[in-house]
Amino acid sequence: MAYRSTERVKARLSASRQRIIAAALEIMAAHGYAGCSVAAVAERAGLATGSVYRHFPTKADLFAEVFRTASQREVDAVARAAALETGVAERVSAVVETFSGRALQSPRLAYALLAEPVDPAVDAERLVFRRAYAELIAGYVAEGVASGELPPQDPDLSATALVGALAEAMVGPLAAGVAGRDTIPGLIAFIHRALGVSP
Amino acid sequence: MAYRSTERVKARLSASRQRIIAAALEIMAAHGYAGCSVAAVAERAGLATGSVYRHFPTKADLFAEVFRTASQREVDAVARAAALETGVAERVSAVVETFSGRALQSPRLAYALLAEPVDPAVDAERLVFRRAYAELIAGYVAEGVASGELPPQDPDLSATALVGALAEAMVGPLAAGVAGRDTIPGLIAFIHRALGVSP
DNA sequence: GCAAGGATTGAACCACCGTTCAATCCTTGG
DNA sequence: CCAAGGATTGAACGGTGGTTCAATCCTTGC
Repeated sequence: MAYRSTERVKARLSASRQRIIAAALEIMAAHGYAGCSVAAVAERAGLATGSVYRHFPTKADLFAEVFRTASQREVDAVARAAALETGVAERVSAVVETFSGRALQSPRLAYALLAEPVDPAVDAERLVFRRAYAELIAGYVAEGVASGELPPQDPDLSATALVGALAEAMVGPLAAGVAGRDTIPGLIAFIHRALGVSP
Repeated sequence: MAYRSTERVKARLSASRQRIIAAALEIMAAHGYAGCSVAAVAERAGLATGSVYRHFPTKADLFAEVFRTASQREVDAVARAAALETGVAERVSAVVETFSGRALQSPRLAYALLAEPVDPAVDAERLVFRRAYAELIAGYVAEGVASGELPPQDPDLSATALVGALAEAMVGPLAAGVAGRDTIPGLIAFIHRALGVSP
């Protein structure tokens, strides 16, 4: 046994894996999921098509991880922005602004993550994405209900509906590439009313 | 020229076309879009695969029409239910109840119409579907704003967000096959608050 | 430098499914 | 009953793109 995987090799493998994910993300941001053939991802990552399969058993597995990574990044950014605020109203405003601001910054990626047709296996990951948002928001809503800032309500249902409203309202602007001047403020007002933020 | 298409033939052709659409709908309701190969649709409609192409140039065209038909039926049902009511609050309640009631009645079909991964060309038809709901609802909202029943707001934005909230809140229950006892009332309360229905 | 064995390559493979088309069947007017 | 020509059939085609694998390259420990 003259060959035993060493640290250096492990590091290189790990780097390859990361490069694959990064390449997939870049292609998604440029050409959407539709442009993400395994061959294209491999080429951009600087390795052969077959090598991708050393790291991921199937394309769906690869993109499940890509979606997970990208989603986590988005949710984290939103959570970070919301954490800077105090009070439900302000936090929710931060959520909407951060979410829509980032989406409009990379509309192709946002579309891919939110709505583009993908493999069912990858689609499942999308549910996780939306669920993560919903859970984040449900926490704020629950706090608001507890503090009396909001009227009694099911925080999870409200959060889920809120995520749906947010996503749906962004689909049009994402397709157009820009949002109207009043879209974001209008959406915030809608959502504040929906949660029962007192005026 | 001994052969000239006669009424009887035209009727038979038209009947075939209808059978194809009906077969596609039935398969969608049973196995989702994923189960809808052209061969399967043809078999259920009682004709050969190739004959489908006498009626529709491509599969995408066929399913665009299938989606259009099914969507129209749904929107009509919702509009009919809403028309029986007076006042925005009641109409919106009817919308939510009818929409979710029908969706839960045929969850597989509802999932296909709302969220299942499909060809981009068919996906476009889905946008039309959601747009139709939004426009219906925007009309009620505009009336409500005009009559003073609702506070000032962009009816189209509110309606779009409302449709998103409704669809998102239904995805979970659709996957589960049933909605919790409080889901529909909770959703109606959320939406009433969002529109600014006075309590 | 060498043998062992994992990593890498990329062209070939293959499954799936939408689509086509030559053969056949049916309908029509005479 | 016949000929013309559209309708129907369903097996075969073909394009796409995910997946595989025999050949080759590298890395490791001695």
